Order: sequence, then C-alpha cells, then structure tokens
Amino acid sequence: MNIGDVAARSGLPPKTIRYYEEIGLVTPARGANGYRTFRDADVHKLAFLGRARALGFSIEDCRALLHLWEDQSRASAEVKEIAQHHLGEIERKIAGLQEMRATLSDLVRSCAGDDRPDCPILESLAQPK
Amino acid sequence: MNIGDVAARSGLPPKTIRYYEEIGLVTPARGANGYRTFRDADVHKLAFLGRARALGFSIEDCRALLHLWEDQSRASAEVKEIAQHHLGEIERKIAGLQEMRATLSDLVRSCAGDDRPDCPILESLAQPK
DNA sequence: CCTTGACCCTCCAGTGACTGGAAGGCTTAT
DNA sequence: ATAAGCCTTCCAGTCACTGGAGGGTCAAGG
Repeated sequence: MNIGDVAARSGLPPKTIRYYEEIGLVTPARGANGYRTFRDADVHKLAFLGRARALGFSIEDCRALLHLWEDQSRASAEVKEIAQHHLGEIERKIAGLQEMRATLSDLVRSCAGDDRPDCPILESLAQPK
Repeated sequence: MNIGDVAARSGLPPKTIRYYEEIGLVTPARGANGYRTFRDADVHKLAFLGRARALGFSIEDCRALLHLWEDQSRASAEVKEIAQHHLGEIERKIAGLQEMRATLSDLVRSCAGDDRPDCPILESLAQPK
C-alpha cells in the first residue's frame, strides 16, 4: 500500500507519516521505484499513533506505548503509569486554562466594549497585580 | 537600568527580554558600553507583556494590546474583541482537554496496573474506535 | 506513443516563543 | 591583578509537524 492510501486509512497526513518514519516510529518497506510500501502492521501502528496523539500523548510517550504494545509480556502497570502521568499533565493544563478563563472572563465582562477609551482589561494588564 | 534588574522587576528572564527587543516589542536605549538601558516606561511595558502572556495571549495579541494600550483614544471595543476571541480559544482548549481527560481517565480506571499483560489502555488504542 | 494529472520522492525552511550555550567584553571588589 | 558576575552577540535546539521547490513515476485517455 502506498502512502496516500495509508494516509486515508489512518487519518494521518502523508507528511506526518514520513516524519514518523524519519524519527523511527514506523519502518515501511520500499518498492523498486523507491515508494514506501506499507504492510498491514504498519497501518495498524500508524492508526495506533494517531489515536494516542489525539489523546495528547507526546511523541516520546507514543514511542514508549508502541514498544509496550508490541511487548507481549509487559506489565499493564507500565502502561498505566505513562497514562496516569499524562493524565496529570492534562489536569494541570486544564487547571491553568480555567484560571486564565476566570480572570479573562471577569475582565471581558467588566469592559463596556463601546466607543469610549476606558478599558478595564488594559487597566488590569497595566496594574502590578 | 540594566537587563538583570529589569528581569527581576518584570519577572521575565533576560533572554526573553532580549527576544522581545528582537521582535520589536520593546526598544530600550543603549549605554556607551553597549548595554541596554531600560527606562521606567520599558519596564512597565515588559510587566504588561508578562501579565498578558500569563493570560495566554499570543505574542501578536500582545503586540496589538500594547498598541491599544498606548493609544489614548482607542475604543474599548477593540480591546474587548481581542480578549473575547482569546477567551473563545481558551474555552475550546479546555473543552478539548476535558474530552481527553474523560477518555483517558476511563482508560486508566479500567486498567489493573499490575504485573499481568492485559491492558485495556493499549487495547483501546489498538482498536479502530 | 504522448501527454496529462495524480501520485510519489528528497531536501530545506519555517512555525511559536523561547532557551541553552559558546565566546568574548565590561565592572566592581578584593 | 584577578576573580566573579554582569553584559554582549550569534548560533543551535526545542516540539511536532507543515509548506514548498524540484524532480521522478504511473495509469488513463487521445
């Protein structure tokens, strides 16, 4: 299977698939014409990667998860630890963004948003909080 | 004032301040020895930038906000629009992360995390959802 | 057989917002 | 005189791609 078909099946753009090859996440075979030739296993790997990335796992997390996936005898604890760590990071990000949202929505609410120049948003940014 | 003092007062690292000069957000004077010499106005600008960045505004948003801040006659509506747009982005990010968190925390909860190899996390990533 | 269009290839550069480090100059205190 | 601690510039790296240039390959239609 050529890269275009794989892209359609895995949902990843061809450029991303080439990039994943470059960094060693997949190693498709090559045809006589130099085209990448993907086997089913490669396609599965890429789909796996797409789903893991969609859950926000970093490339290095994905690499680790792929190894664990291919290791029949790994302990589920290893996987769980990566996932839990990542979950923690997501929760920290959410908390940070929620704080931003709270501050910013207060500011937006307090700003008239009309033709006059007085603006509590700028005033707050100017103020040493 | 030299860059180190400004860094201490504004909370921004010296490297970041130099970078902000490079991209034209501040333009400190220079002393005879080539050192950057910051005036109070520069320090205020940098503190403003620090607070805007802490609220997640992009550099280009910050540039626009700075201009509006220095424009005595701007309408507060202009500021409010930038802030509202950014607020929308924050809310979209929060929503995306919350979805990730939901999926991931389900997976983490369903994984025993012991010595055995069965792992619902990997199974789910492998499955064409 | 030739052309057209849709693929595919590699390589290089850019994104955002810094951050680290090398190599060197200046200042202040001992 | 020298050491520590500033400051300077410039270059490279981060993360995970993405865009584009320049060129090769393949299948279908005329």
